[in-house]
Amino acid sequence: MRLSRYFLPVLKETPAEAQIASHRLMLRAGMIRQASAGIYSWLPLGYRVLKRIEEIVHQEQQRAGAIPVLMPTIQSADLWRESGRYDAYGPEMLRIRDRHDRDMLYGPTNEEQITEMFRAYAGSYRDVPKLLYHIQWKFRDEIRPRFGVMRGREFLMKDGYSFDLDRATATISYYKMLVSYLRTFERLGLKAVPMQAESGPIGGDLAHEFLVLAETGESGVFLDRRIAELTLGDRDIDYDNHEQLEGIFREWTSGYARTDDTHDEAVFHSEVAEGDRVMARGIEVGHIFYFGTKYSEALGATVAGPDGSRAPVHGGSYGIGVSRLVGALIEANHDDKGIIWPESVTPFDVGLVNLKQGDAETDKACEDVLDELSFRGLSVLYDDRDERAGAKFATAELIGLPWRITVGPRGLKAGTVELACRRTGESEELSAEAAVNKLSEIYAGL
RNA sequence: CGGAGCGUAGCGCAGCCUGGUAGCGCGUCGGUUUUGGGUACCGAAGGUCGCGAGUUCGAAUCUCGCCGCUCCGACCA
Repeated sequence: MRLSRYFLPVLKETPAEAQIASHRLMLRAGMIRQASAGIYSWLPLGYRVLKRIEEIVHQEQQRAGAIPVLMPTIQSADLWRESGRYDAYGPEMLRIRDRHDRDMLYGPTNEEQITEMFRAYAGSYRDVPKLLYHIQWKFRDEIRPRFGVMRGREFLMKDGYSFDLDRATATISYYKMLVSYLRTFERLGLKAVPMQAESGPIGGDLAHEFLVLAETGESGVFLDRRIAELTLGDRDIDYDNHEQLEGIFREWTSGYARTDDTHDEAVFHSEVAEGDRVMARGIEVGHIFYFGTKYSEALGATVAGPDGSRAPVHGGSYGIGVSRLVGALIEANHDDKGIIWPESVTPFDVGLVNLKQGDAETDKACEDVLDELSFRGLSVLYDDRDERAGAKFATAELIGLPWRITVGPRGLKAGTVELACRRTGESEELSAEAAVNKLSEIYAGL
């Protein structure tokens, strides 16, 4: 993509309303534009990141056996009356009325819809287990939206739902999702720790929130340092191997890790050695919980067992804040100059900077690099603007592409271009061919 | 919802107290400069001063109402 033809409205000055780094940087880098309180338009650059995150979430969900669907944003109030949540949900739910005076709502979540869908088609134990999910916009009329996309009223969420015959098999579904979340966040280049959450109506230990550690997080977190150091790495995961799943579950959830909602100072001190105690802040990016038969009973979603008797299915619900992740990623990856995207979600793989736009030789060299990178399947943002070098570098640093190739007449004389890494700030002079090869290898590894 | 503010050009702000019909910086556009880290020069465009009413000869400025937005608290992916 040529920058001169793109739509990248970067701001030199920081908009006054932005309080935290991710919000500031998203506005400055031309990723989002506020439409109204807590509601944002996604500009081209932001949209690309959102889509890449979404794609990774999709891949990891399906790898874990979850099946993608898409349910509408607008729902009928009837189902919610049936589950009893129409009144219970409160003013956070945006209620609307259609031309026939029917009560509708903009979905804050989809338990009712998915359960209705399941009950309509599923009849026997042979129809379970099932894991269905979608990635869809939600609306929750937050009292006070803030921090840009971190707490918007409209937000993009992956919400998945499991249907199982009993608690034992529902637990397996829960493990699958927990592992898939660990994989997802790891691929995103994020350190997200599952923390014991309020257990809700069922009790037990099957409720976890995933928190990204960041100073600007809204939750206080208390954890054993060793959990934050765990990693799946390139472990071979078999989602049909229940023992392996349970092992990973135990590995990540046995140690102390709680938010200030569930924190117990005495337990923290008795379970965690002083040197391992971490007290920090975190951003909630995921939430998984088992809720038993809460919705299946209310909505009559039952399946017949092998003996022919019908029983309500056991459900769980699994959320990932996709749009919030964009903010969380920036909170975790930025410096005073701008964003630093991990390779896995960067809006463009490589930035290409032409230091002497209009100089035939330099332009040609840039075009060649652009063609070659594109041929290798890499996305490139080519800064072909008629701008001073400083302005180009500043833009590149602000929008934070992980790699940058700089081409200028001085280097060309020596037959080299500059390849710079945004994260380390290091750069090297090498031939255009070598630079392209190197980038190609880096991205092939993802 | 309780508390505190703000709304003037795309962005950041001044002007308001003490009414006289709008200004600064950045950005944008045109031209010069041909640039190796936002840094040069010349010129230009761009504003219903959030909306409505009132007071006044006259309102960005004073009064009232409304709307929008932000910040601090209780809730959430």
